[in-house]
Amino acid sequence: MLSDVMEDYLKAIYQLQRGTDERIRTSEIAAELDVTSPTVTSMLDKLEERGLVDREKYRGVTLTDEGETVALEIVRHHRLLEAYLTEHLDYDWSEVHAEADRLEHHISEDFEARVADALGEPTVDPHGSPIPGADLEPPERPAGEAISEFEEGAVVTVAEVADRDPEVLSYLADRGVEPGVELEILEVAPFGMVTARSSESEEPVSLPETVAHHVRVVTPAEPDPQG
Amino acid sequence: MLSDVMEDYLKAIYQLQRGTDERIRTSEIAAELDVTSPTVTSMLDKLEERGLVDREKYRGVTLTDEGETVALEIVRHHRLLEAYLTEHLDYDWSEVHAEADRLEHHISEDFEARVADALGEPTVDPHGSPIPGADLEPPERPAGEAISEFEEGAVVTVAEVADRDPEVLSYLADRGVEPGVELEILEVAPFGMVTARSSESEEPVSLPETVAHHVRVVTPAEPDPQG
DNA sequence: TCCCGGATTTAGACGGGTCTAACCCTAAAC
DNA sequence: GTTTAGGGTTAGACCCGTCTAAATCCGGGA
Repeated sequence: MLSDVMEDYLKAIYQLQRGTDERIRTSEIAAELDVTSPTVTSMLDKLEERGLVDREKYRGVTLTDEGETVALEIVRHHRLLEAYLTEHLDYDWSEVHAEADRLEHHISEDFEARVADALGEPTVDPHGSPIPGADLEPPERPAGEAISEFEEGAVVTVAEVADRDPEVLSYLADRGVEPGVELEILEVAPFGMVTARSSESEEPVSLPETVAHHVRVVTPAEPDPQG
Repeated sequence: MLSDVMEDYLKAIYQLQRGTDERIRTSEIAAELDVTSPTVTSMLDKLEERGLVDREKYRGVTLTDEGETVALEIVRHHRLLEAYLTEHLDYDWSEVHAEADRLEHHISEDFEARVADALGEPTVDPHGSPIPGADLEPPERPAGEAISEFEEGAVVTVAEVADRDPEVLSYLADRGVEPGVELEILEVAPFGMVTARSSESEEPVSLPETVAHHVRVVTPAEPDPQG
């Protein structure tokens, strides 16, 4: 039986690995989970012993297939909960992350199934992130690319807003930056800040690099992968 | 901040205290939580230090007002969750206890409020047990009395079925023993077993003493305290 | 009143998860 | 090829919640 904490580490590694093939370094995990490096090292020892991570000392870790399956289970719980909370308990998308984090380790298989059923087996959560299926196969690479990859004048559709900070999310929602919305890119500053106007809002919105990095968009030509 | 485990102890003491003014003894708590007596002793030390229990060494504990408030918060969570799961996620009343136990420590105040709201601020859970209010004032004494207090021939209405064992609950539900149902008591055996017939079922049902103890009923004259 | 059995507490250990301090490895700069 | 800055690991400590074994207390029976 895995502890909640172990599950958190696996989930963190999974999230950090998202979209890359790089090994994840101790310090990245430490920053993600807000613990010290030695703490991470000792946890990685345990995860390695259980065959959940592949490790090269001093060089970071990757998840084994088994470790990835565990991570996907937790991510599935998390995103189903986010979807349920917005859909049935009137939560705002900016608020669901913290609540889902609290609950994701403590729901039964049965609960998971009932929630998925009540929602009609959704494939994306309120932020546009893919919900792993009940089979726990790794989902496709995330849709689209970061908005910072585009140039001034481009017209794109928001596919995913992967930020977790409620303040950032409220700010974005207020200005019409949500999955499914069309954006016109007005300016890309040299230091990475993107300014755009949403079809839902008069007021343009500026996304500092750290935020822009979490906003993934598709071009009209590109078929909506969740469609 | 209290740990989940501390909350479990406070809840256990609260449940054991239910309806009595007796001090709760170490061994009772140990049995309730399935741990050893020394474990309980050391936890009681901590709870006493924090002012959550009144203790007399070798003589057991009672909750302080503060301890009782914490316990009521957990009980409120538990029973709201039970009600929500049956009402909105299609759980059977025999299944909800375990799931609520898993979740009761991990929901936010906000979640609690939203669930209560979605249910219309219910005052009893699916077992007929009172749900403490948001003010966390101690609820009234439980409704009615144990069915074992009655004699052959009495006609009574089930107010509460406080058992937690899913098998017992399924058995009872199959034979029509649920809150709100009328029962005619057919026989009370000397060793405490009660046999009764439900208005919902042809087949009589026999309740061994341990089960009968958890079935509380009111007489038709007695006004339904939940009405 | 004394003793005894059963319950309670004390003593001491352990695994989990965390920390700080100290040591060590890696890779980049020279 | 050396040096060195900075991240990674080891060492050792702590608290939590748990256990077993041993000591202690309480209350009822003689």
